[in-house]
Parts: sequence; C-alpha cells; structure tokens
Amino acid sequence: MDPQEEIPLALRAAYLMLHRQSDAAFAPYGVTADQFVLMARLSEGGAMTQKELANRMPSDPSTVRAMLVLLEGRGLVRRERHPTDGRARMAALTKVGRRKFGQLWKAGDSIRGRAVAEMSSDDACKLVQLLKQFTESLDPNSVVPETVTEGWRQK
Amino acid sequence: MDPQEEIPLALRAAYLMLHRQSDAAFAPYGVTADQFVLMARLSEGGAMTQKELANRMPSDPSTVRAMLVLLEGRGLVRRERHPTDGRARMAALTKVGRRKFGQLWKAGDSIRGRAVAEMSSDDACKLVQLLKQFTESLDPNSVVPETVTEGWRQK
DNA sequence: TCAAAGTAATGCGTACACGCACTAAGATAA
DNA sequence: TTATCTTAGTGCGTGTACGCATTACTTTGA
Repeated sequence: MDPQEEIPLALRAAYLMLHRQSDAAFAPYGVTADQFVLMARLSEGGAMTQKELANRMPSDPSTVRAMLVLLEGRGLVRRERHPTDGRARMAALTKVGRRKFGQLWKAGDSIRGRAVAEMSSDDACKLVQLLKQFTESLDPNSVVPETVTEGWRQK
Repeated sequence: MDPQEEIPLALRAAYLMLHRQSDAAFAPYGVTADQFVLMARLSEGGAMTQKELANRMPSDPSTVRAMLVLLEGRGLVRRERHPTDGRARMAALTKVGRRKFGQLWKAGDSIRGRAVAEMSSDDACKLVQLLKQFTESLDPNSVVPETVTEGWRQK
C-alpha cells in the first residue's frame, strides 16, 4: 500500500492507542494523560507563563487555561500574576503537584517500557527522528532554509 | 535524550500537528479531520455496522455514533437497520457523501504531499512500520505468539 | 425451550482540542 | 504623550475521545 496514504492512519492509530493506555494507567491517580503531559512540562521547566506552557505541550492556550483551572482547583498547580508583565500569569506545580507527578512518572514506566520492549534502540531513535521530521514538514511556521531568498525570518 | 521518553512526546506533537493542518484543509468544505477519516473508512469498505466502523477508525463506538448522527443530519451518511441482526445498524455514505469525499480527498493531497516531500520512500515505509509496531506493542488485545504456551487465543 | 451469557447501540458525563471574538496590558512610533 | 500595534489571557461554541450504565436483541447451553 502507498505509505503516503498510510502514514496519517498509522499515526492516528498509534497516538490514540498511547492516549487510551496512558489514561488507563493514570486513572487510579485521578489524572488524565494530557494532564500528565502538562505536569511533565511544568516539572521540567519550573514556573512559566501559560503561553510558554502552551508552546511546550504543544496545545492551544485556551485548552491549557482550562486544564490549569481544573488542576488548580485540585491543588496540583498554582497560578500567580507575572511580576513585571501585567498580562501574563505564571503557572507552576505545587508541592502536592510535584509529589503526585513523581507517582505518575512511575506509573507511566510500564507503558514506556512496553512501547519500546520489542524495538531496538536504533529503531526508537529513528522513530523519534522521523516523527520530528514529519511534524516539521507540516508546520507552516517552520522555515525551510533553502527557500529563504529574502532577509525575513520567523521571529 | 532518552528516546524511550521522547517517543510519546514526538508522537503527540506529530499527531496534533497533522490534526490541526487537516482540520484547516477541510474546513472550507465544512468537514473535520475526523469526519474525513470516518468517510474514508466508509468509502473503502462500503456499508458496515457501526461496530465495524469503530474498529476500523479506530474509535470508540459511542464517538462513532455521535459523528454518524451529525453527518446523517447533513445528508452525508445514511443509517439503516441491519437486515438480519436487529441490534445492529448499517452505516454508508450517501451519494452526496461520496461526492463530498471526492473533493476532500483532493483537498487533502497537499497535506499528504507536504508530509512526505522531504522524506525518502524508504523512510516513509519505515515510519509506517515502526508506528504499527508501536501500536501493536501497546495493544493489550494483541497476542505475542512466542508467549502463547497454552491453547488460548484472543477470539 | 428457556434462562444465561454475550453483543450492538444508545445516553450521559467529563475532559481535550480547537477557533474566534474580546479585554487588558505592554511595546512602538509619530 | 498619544494613537497604533502587538500580545497574554479569557469566555464561548462545536466537535472528538472516552468510560460507564442501560436497553434491546442474538447466541449459547443445560
């Protein structure tokens, strides 16, 4: 079959499978797969603006806000005004949030393990590289160097 | 970086990028990326039960139902009772649906083209193979032949 | 034959993923 | 300084992805 037509389907199937299994793995902790991703970003980056968090997820700012409001209500996340920029809000994990994330990370181990158990290390790297290339080639904000004939750049 | 931790993130980023770009490409036709997937399955498989359609998407039966109800209201899809099984319903594209799908397929060409433009044919195949392997290894319903020591099988 | 087990669809509730319009605040330029 | 532009966040509406409980029908087995 033509791989060009099959990539989107295989990608969709893989992502949804991962999402379902992750949701199931985190459900005992009362957390969803996407909430885990958000907490992972906050955990590795410390306090950051909602905009920055949305860029790193990656997700839509309005989606991120809804998730933060929800997690704030559960005491896992803290939102404070930015010290100098009156528009922005800084989001960060609370102490409880950090502890919860530690548990989640361990709970997620089995999934990450299963996913690459039958895959060579080389193949795993190759998969990451191809996925990044795929994402990049679809990103309208990515600049293809060779085609830049004038002096403009995405900021 | 450890590819084991990076695969889920790269997969998520790639899928969401594909989904956003597809939604944008199909929006002028009043159809979403997921509705396109559903229509593609009906287009290639003809009439089938909702259960069968859900398996092929792959998606949850209740999600598929909601989408079918919506598309039926727009005249793109038809739902009739199964001739012999009183529980089941057969879903199929209407004539209008088939025509719409033809337009969508062409509209999606640019995305499929962009996605593999900078990717060798070998890499595209490799990507599909790795994604399928990933999906399979996470699927609790998949049976790993070597580990089957007793006579049982998933039906 | 008739009760028990299994299956397809439905309805409901929650969470995500967006786009869009809007507000408020910072940045820039005349 | 003031008018303009840009940017961060918010609120709202629609569609998708589930899980779970329920209903209606089919299949199986005693």
